[in-house]
Amino acid sequence: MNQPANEQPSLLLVDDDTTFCSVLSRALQKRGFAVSVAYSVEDATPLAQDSPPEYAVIDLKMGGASGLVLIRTLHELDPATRIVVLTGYASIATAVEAIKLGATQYLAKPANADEIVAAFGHLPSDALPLNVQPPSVERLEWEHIQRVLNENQGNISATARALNMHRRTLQRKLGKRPVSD
Amino acid sequence: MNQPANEQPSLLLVDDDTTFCSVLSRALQKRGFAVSVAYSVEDATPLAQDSPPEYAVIDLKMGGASGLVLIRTLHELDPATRIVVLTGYASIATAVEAIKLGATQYLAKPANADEIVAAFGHLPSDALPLNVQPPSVERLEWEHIQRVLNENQGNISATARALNMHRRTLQRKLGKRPVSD
DNA sequence: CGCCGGCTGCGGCAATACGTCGCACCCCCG
DNA sequence: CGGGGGTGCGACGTATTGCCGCAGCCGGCG
Repeated sequence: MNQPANEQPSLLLVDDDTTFCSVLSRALQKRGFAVSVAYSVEDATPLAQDSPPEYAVIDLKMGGASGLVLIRTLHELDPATRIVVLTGYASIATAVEAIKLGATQYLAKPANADEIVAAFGHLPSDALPLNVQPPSVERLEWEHIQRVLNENQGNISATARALNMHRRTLQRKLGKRPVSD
Repeated sequence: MNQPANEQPSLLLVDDDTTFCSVLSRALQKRGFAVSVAYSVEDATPLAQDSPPEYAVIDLKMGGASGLVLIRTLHELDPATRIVVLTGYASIATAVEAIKLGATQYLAKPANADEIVAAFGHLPSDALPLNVQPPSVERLEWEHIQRVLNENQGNISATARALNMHRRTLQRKLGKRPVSD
């Protein structure tokens, strides 16, 4: 809204979750970025080579190649690119790798657009509306459970195993809350 | 390992847990390192300035200054120093910080000497352990807490408020978990 | 067809974690 | 010096888990 349309910084968003992409992409556009989207490393690579973006948001776990190799590519194309890694499968090992490969930040989903922009280090345009309530642990847990449940096609037993929690407990949690914080 | 015996590489070990130090120190010596030990950042700094070590193993959470500042110091003294960070309170946030400050690897305790030595040799590779296991809810919670705690400069009361949880509960969680998943 | 293995919902019970309050101690600031 | 805020920790009643077992339902397979 207060950004000269011709001066928007370019941003490459790569995630295989299309709905997540469209939501985030819109949010980032509203914050003054010229967003291009790719749904896989393979799609993103030519885009990046064509015109290296100034910013990038990359999901790690995607069908096809891992986002890690894309980090390297982007970083080699332009070391000044600010790369935020975003993943639902956060782990210390991949975080370490990502940073060593040149990522600027490593965030665990769910992360909202403000957090991502903040991770870039600064807002390109308007003064940042610092800052919101961090989500409560309950909320976070709920989001996470939903994501994993989804990945397991709604299979509660499998989800419980993956989450290393008891099936009974999962059931109770699921039954109890449509919590909205 | 493939080092001339008369020219053992120097290694600085910093951890405030003295028994842990002595055990690890012995193990590292057996593997061919000339180990010097410090029990705090304050003690380690002059040692490092005196003769910058080729390798370093640093605990993050120590009484006194955080190991993070020591990473910076060591890295500035000699960017070639290979620094492994070792902590019982591992979190993604601190891992990211550590790597950005120049650490070579970041390991969660418990880690044995072999893992540590292996970490020295670890190159920034894109040979990735694509990880297919969602973090447990506990892990997630831990990460989240660490992040918010960090945002509040370690202020436990403020963090508890932000997380909408009781200070007492937060204390207990912080005290109890070296969760390693 | 019966049988087996896996998923689901649920009751119950003991173990554990949590919320809450209180107290002591620190440090900083007016 | 008093007050406000932070920290650590014990205690105790209550809520939440972990973990059993049971019954029902589905889908594959000999």
